Amino acid sequence: MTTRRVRARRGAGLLLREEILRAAEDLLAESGTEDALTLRAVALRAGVSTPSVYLHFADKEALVEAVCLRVWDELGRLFTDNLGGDPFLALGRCGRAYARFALDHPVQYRVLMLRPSATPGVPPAAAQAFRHMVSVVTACVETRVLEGDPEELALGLWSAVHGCVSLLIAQPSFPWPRDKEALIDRIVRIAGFGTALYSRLPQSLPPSEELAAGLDDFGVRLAARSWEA
Amino acid sequence: MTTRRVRARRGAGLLLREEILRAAEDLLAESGTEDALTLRAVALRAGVSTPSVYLHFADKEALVEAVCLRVWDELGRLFTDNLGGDPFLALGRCGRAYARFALDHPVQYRVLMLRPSATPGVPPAAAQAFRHMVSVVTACVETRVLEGDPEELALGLWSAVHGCVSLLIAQPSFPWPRDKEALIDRIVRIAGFGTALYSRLPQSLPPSEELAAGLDDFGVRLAARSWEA
DNA sequence: TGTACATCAGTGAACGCGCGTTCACTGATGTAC
DNA sequence: TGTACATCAGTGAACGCGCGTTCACTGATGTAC
Repeated sequence: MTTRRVRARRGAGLLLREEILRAAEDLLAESGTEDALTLRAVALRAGVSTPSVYLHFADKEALVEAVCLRVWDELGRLFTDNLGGDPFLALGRCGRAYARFALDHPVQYRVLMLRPSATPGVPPAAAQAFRHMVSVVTACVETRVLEGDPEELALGLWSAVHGCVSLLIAQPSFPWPRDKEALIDRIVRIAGFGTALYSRLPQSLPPSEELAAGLDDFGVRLAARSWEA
Repeated sequence: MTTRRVRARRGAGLLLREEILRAAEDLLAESGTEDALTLRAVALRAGVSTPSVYLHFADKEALVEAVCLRVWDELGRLFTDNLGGDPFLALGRCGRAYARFALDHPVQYRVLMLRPSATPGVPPAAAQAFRHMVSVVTACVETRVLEGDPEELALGLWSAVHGCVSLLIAQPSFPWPRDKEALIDRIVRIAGFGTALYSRLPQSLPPSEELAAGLDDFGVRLAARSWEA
């Protein structure tokens, strides 16, 4: 991996850009921390001298941003792939896809979502993902399964999934259950059902025991009929 | 703040330790980023030479850890203050206290919860907080408002609150609603009610429209009676 | 009460390191005539 | 077809910086006699 790269043909300068990005991605994936992303390490990995990186990126920040943005494009695709059909089910699929995406690219996720934002404003990739989320939530509001301001609802749902994956990424030593896929699935559902239930609750609530009895009753009535998934 | 500190009396060496910790805390709070926590900056702030820090802390990591642990003791107190009474209500109070704590100490929260853990294993402060959380959840299971393994349930609830506050901290540019207190309150409730509802749901679920109608009905029946908070 | 001495809080100067970045250059590739 | 020249991908060496850390030291404070 440290072999000297052969020089690109005239006009084929973009090749190096690609190779630098690939080297940076590999470094992140292997080391598991953004601290490993130094210009020297990236250049060495790409088989090129350190200053060569400046031929394609203004500075280090630009390189880091490019690495992250690129992987976030995948998320956009994941979202659009999961639209369609019953919007409440689509919402669940999007949540699970988001979580899988984060766990597949933990370092990039951390850099974009958990770092103090270097550039002010929402990361464009995250903003676009959020717009997707809002549109699915809007569809849920239209079918009346959710109630309220779609943007606010989406923030809550996003928080739930983000909370789970960011804890999984940053605190791998927590007493996590074996099956992380199942954990995520549960959290996505809890957030979805909780959001749906919450807007229906009256202002003043019964004490725990009566609330529990009411929920029991609700579950039993639902279960009395059979549905297809 | 840069004035030279007067030297401590014999045997009063711990005074400096206190002042160093205070200086470090102030630096974090003012700068908003852990990058500002350099040994030089801390020493300057404490009115002392840089090597003096080594009189009380083995190395930089030990200093950072001490700064964080100290503020996390507060959280332990917050939790115990909020126990008692209806456990489901206590659970909500703990969630809100946790969120407030995180937002009051954003940098320390980030260092302990969002950083790749330097020392392997769960941060002891977080572990203790988690044990508190599990005990409240256990009480909820005993009163039957929640069902399932308390540790797993607690992880989910923790995720929800953590997700909200970590997003608030790391992404202040998101389109957050004005009233963050209200947002947190909503998320805590959604997580709590969602967790309670989830365990009651049958395996196969109705399509969104019928689920919505069922939830409407449930809300109406609850509202038909009046409760005190 | 006075003095020599041990203790200990704290210092000044320096070390080595890895980092991002700069700058003058090289040499293969293509182009004009 | 040959040659002078412009272009451009990429290099080597070095710069300055701030960092954590080390080490030999200083000088006020307390103690023993």
